[in-house]
Amino acid sequence: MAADNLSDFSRPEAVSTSNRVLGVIDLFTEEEPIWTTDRIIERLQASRATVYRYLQALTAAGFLSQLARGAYALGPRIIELDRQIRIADPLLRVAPAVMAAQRDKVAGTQLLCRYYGLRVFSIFEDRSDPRIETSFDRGRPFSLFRSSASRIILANLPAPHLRRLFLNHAGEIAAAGLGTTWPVFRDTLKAIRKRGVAVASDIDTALIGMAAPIFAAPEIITGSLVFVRLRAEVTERDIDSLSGLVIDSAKLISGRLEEASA
Amino acid sequence: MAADNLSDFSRPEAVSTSNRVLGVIDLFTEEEPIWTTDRIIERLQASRATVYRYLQALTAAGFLSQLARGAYALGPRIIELDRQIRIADPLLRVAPAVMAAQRDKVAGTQLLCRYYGLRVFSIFEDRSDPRIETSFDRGRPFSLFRSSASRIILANLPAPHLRRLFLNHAGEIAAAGLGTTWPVFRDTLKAIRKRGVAVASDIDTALIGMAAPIFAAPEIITGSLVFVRLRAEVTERDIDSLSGLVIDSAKLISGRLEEASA
DNA sequence: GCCATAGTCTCATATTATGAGAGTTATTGA
DNA sequence: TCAATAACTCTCATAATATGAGACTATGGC
Repeated sequence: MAADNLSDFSRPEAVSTSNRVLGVIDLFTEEEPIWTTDRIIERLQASRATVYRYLQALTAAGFLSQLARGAYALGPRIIELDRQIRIADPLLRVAPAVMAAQRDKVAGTQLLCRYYGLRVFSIFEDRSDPRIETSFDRGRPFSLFRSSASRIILANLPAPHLRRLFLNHAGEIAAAGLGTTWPVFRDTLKAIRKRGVAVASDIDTALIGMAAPIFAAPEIITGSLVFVRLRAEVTERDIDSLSGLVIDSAKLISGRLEEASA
Repeated sequence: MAADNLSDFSRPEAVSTSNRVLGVIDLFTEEEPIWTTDRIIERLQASRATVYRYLQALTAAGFLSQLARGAYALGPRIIELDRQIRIADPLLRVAPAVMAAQRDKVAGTQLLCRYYGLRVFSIFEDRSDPRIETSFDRGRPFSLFRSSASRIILANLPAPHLRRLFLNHAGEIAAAGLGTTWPVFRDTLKAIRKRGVAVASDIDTALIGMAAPIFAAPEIITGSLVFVRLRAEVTERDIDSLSGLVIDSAKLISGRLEEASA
């Protein structure tokens, strides 16, 4: 369940004990947030002593916390590190103010998304319509090939990068309706890039998202800004005007981001 | 900078490679959120190959993300794991609704805090007074001996646990004004426990916090609810009425928590 | 399309992680 | 308060693997 990185051909594992230790963290999912020592022993097929050593290391580092004897859950270090990411993230310094300023005009939910290797994450949300449950809350990962947020990012990735993606993920790309051949894929994305906005309803069909790209530097895509509305309540004209607004807002954020790093 | 756990006598390191790998994460602080490969090599005093192996393992697991060639920052897996903690945390399922319902009566900031070994973390915040900057945002760790949030938790810890804490942290305890001998420490906390609320201004002197305990099960302290107001704007009478309210709210949260696990 | 820099690979060796089982410490319930 | 019963840790010989040096390869910026 670990996040992929871009060089996604499996290579020989270099530091395998560390990988096993880090892998323990992957056991703790939404469905199974609590693990007992015995179940971990069973799952890892390792000896009791070894598993205790792993748990000791992870608990000492704060990645796990012991709820009771023999029961573990994810630990406080993760919450602390998430805070550090939030504090250090230049995107989170400039975007929320821009998003808050136009809350009334959007009259829906605004999402700020960030691009990470093969994934896109929502990292901030500004809501004004309480009926919209985006399922895009901070930390939820999305495929790079689905959702407006992802597609506008994809559309702005450099061409060699896209070619590699196409080679390694042709199935996913076809399933997402982005084309079954490289020229079609490339041209589909080119059109989205030209338009400057991606519009989609593919994650939640009751909603419609309009996403514009955010750049850390010219040509360097770093994330996207998305406006989300109830699909049944928007007209073609609304889509046009919101698209214009999301493009302008994303440009404003990009500008401030580039200023900040200058 | 790793979180301590309770058995805080340093024991021999069991899985030392893993500890070194996990230790790389500790390099990424608020002050230095970006590290280059070269600086990590220098810092770890390890060979280039080894550091690349560590970085590869951490990046593949998503704990680090590569910003550019040779430049790393904390990665998306942390944001994802924080979300999992939020989703799985029973306290976050029941408390926010209770807190929202009394927002107007509190007319300040409400903090939900959780107890983790030697630390207390704010895990949720409900603001109604924008002037109050609590510095208690989600993920900020606080000593178990400072702040009203921590003290009410401390006051409700089992006695053997407290005795161990006193033995290992006498200095910190004295510095926090909680007593220089075990009987004084014990009785100070007993008084707070009897009162049911801790009142303090020791983190930010312009603010005053009133904290009540939250129990996961009878006698099992798991966190605290804190009301924060501007100190200059509250009378003795306000403190009394807010203290009553925070005690009642925390009891309500505890009740729902115990129901949920029943 | 070149060149500098970043990153990877190989392999012999030193280091360390591992498991079995004995030993120790906590917790629970009477 | 005290057994009884887990839960956890330690020891040590051995198997496994992490490490560094340096040659090699890939990448991306111009």
